[in-house]
Amino acid sequence: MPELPEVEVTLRGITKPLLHHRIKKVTLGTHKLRLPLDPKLATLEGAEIDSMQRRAKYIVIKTSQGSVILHLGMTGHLRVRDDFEGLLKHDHFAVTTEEGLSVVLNDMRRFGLVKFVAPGDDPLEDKVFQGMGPEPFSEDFNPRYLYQTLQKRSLAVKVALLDSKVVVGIGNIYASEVLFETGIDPRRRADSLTEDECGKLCLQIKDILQRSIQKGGTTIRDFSGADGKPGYFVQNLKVYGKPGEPCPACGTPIERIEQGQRHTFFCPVCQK
DNA sequence: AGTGGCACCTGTGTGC
DNA sequence: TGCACACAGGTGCCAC
Repeated sequence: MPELPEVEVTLRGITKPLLHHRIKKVTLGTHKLRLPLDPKLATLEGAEIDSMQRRAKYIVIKTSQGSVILHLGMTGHLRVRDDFEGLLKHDHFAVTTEEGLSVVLNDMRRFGLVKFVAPGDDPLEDKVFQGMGPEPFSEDFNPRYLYQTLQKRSLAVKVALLDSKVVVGIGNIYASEVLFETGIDPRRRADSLTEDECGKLCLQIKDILQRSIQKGGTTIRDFSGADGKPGYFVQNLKVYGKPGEPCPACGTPIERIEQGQRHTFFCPVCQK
């Protein structure tokens, strides 16, 4: 479910009920996610939430008594509830404010992450963020940067786009989509792209992620924002998940191949 | 250092 | 209806 737009939409959905509110109760599940749940998360009870932001696909929540780093993994979602009475199946973590609203993390496959960062430590300096590339919407992610970075990489450009050292926030769906939009064959070596192609790719990445956020995120199966409403960007996908269907530009059947143990979708005629 | 392969999980859909 | 199997949006670690 969650690529960067989904995380951004989720963050916006949980900001109003949480930001500048005080945590009354923290509820922890018993299952291990990517890491075991840290019992110290319970020490956030009584804390006031000072700031909330996204870095890559992580949500970072700073409070007066420490910070939380959240990741949704493959199947995680955060929901706002006004009737929370305890964790249900696949729920792992919940915070309830003094106003009685709860934000609940549900993650079926448990690839997500909830990490406690001690008061005084900057969560953005956490190990999970070490070595990460630029945010796609930042000035640092520009045509020149992308060209210079890809020049040093010999793997397939589609696989390179998934590498968070190159740029954060591009998942398997958008990697296929941006390469289709820019007419670049996903099998080409990253270092074969011209400066001009990198420029188009850079702009297309910013554009497609922005448009997806505006649409409320991509729905593959059942993504929904914190309000439970589904995203609608799936209707705008052109090649992802459409093997054999006609290319929207030329009608040639969309091909599906495997790259780096992930599926890639592309038009063999339009993308060169 | 860069790359490819695999592991972490559960639910769903498909074909027999 | 039941069963086996393939497959899924992400990320980190491992050996080469």
